[in-house]
Amino acid sequence: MTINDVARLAGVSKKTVSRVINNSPLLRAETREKVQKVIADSGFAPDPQARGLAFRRSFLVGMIYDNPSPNYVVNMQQGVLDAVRGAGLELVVHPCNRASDTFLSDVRGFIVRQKLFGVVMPPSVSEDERVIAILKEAECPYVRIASVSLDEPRHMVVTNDSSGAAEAARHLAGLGHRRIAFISGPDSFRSSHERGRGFAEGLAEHGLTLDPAYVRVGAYTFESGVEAARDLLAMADRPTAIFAGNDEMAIGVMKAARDAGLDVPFDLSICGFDDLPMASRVWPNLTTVRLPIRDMGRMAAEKLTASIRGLDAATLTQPEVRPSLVVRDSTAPLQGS
Amino acid sequence: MTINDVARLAGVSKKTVSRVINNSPLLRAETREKVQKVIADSGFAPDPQARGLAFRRSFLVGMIYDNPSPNYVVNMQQGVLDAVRGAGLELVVHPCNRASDTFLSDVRGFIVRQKLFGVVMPPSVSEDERVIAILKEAECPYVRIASVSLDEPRHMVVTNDSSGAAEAARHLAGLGHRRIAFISGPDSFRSSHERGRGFAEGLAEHGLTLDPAYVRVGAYTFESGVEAARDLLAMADRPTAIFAGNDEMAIGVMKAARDAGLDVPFDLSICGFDDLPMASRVWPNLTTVRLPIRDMGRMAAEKLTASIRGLDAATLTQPEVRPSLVVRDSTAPLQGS
DNA sequence: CTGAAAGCGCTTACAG
DNA sequence: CTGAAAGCGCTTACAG
Repeated sequence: MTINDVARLAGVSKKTVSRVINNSPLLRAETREKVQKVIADSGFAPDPQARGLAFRRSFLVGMIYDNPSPNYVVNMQQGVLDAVRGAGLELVVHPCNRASDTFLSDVRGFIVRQKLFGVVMPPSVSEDERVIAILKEAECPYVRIASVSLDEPRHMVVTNDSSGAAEAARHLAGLGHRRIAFISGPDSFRSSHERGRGFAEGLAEHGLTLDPAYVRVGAYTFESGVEAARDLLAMADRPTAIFAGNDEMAIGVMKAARDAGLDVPFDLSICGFDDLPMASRVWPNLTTVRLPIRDMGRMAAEKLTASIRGLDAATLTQPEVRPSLVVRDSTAPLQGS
Repeated sequence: MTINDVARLAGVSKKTVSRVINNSPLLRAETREKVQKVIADSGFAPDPQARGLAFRRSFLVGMIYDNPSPNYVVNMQQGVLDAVRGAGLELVVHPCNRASDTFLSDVRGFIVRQKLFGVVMPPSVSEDERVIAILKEAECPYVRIASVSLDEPRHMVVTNDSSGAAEAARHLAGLGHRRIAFISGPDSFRSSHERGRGFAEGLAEHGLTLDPAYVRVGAYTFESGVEAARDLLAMADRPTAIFAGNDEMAIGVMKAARDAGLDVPFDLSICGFDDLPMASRVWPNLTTVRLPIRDMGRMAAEKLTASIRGLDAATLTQPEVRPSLVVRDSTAPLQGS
């Protein structure tokens, strides 16, 4: 079944069938219906490769990422697919290593060769201006997901990490904690700074300041969380609450607390960020800040598909990404003070 | 840069350039080198859409899956990518819901429309003969990953779940346990039966039998693990060791043990299956059986790319997938008996 | 509002 | 061992 067969069956030219496929407005309603009936009856579906060749643009959406968390990746893929399916597009995944020598040429090759319909990028790829330059040069549409705005609105989904971190701060301060520590993610991630900034702001609302003596820099990994927490818990005036920059590290803090003979949350309150599935499996269940990762992927992909759906990207109401605090069992009121 | 430009620069016909691209043997070495030099100098890369249109076959490998575990999915994607990159192919992901009314027509549409180069399927999609029928009808190459052989060798990567489960049984029996329980996965998964069968065989080697009174059927989820373990631990002669069909359920068993006031591993040994990252984060660290999921994905994709690499799929040495026991802190010798 | 011609960048089938 | 012609299934640019 090709466009020629449909044209013959409908008694029109293939160009007219093409117009139906592409929702051209310059078509008599009657003609359109006639062709649509033949398409529906025959089960015809246009060949994406042929369309792509003629359009000089494929029907593939690429997701380029270096995020190490499987949960994050799968959830975001699912979100992108939510938007992409039904739009007649497919999702091509492209994990990468920004530290590799061939990183940029790999990414360029992928983008240029596949003539991608569009690209979605979560941090930290979304924060790499060299990748953006390649996309611009290739005139490839793209959307960046990041904790702070880095580009024009049509290219951005902003996740407001700072507001989530502020909520965590209010929660801990509201429980009466005063010696509150923060374990930051690595310097190279914007989110590390955004979460730290928001956390400090939230504390400030309660008249507290984030004492640099109670700040450690981790690597967003379990092990770095363990190490940072060991250090903090060995202090003379050890913190009574710790906010970790992500759940991986927060669960490392739990291990360090257990090793130090501290009861969580009685002796130490712990709060994470991300709400991994693991957060509600560990004991005690982890209080954390949830980011709607699937929604973020969907929103990003919807910006890409707006043109197909006949929408002006500017017309899209800009839905806000709001992190939200999920209070579980790893945080409790300050004891005996 | 197109094939025409290369042909002009090399002073040959575009058909000759095409022969170089496709590794045709009927080419004078001299001609081949001349063309290859132009290709290397110009950075030319053939357009996959144009090639695909002419070949009537795309350069996309599809991964179709309904596995709910993000870790499993991401690891397997990574394995497929290990094989697919460098072969000039891309990975298109296609999660699906086998319970959906539109499941089969969705999958058929995906396969037929994209003219996939090949498809890789983990369980339980790999166990669905209706999907296989569609693939055969579309003459689409495919590889099935499953716990037991279901097809000709060139279509299979077999994971020998039973041998891993047998290892778990030997481990627990070797620690002196006699009242050993098994929490099975759902009936609809072949792996549930394979793991149960292997476990029983391993026990038999130690002169033990798997008592049906100590068997429960779960759903491969955390919650079902909690529930099954509650039931087992409430027995008059409660088991001293539990083998859970996967890690999710094993971690549910941990929760049930904690709720029942039992110390793991002193009062109860627990063993899982999968070795999720979570297994080495929970407390105590979980003893489990590891499946080399990334390798499984790579091996499956290599069967698909064998033709490109000029290999006969039959020639491929069939690497064995061997699950391996990872002993951690959730299992210990039987106490006081 | 509709169509005939040319073309997207490659390969197949046929020659020589 | 190499090439000229026709074609893969669509769309663009131009007419009318």
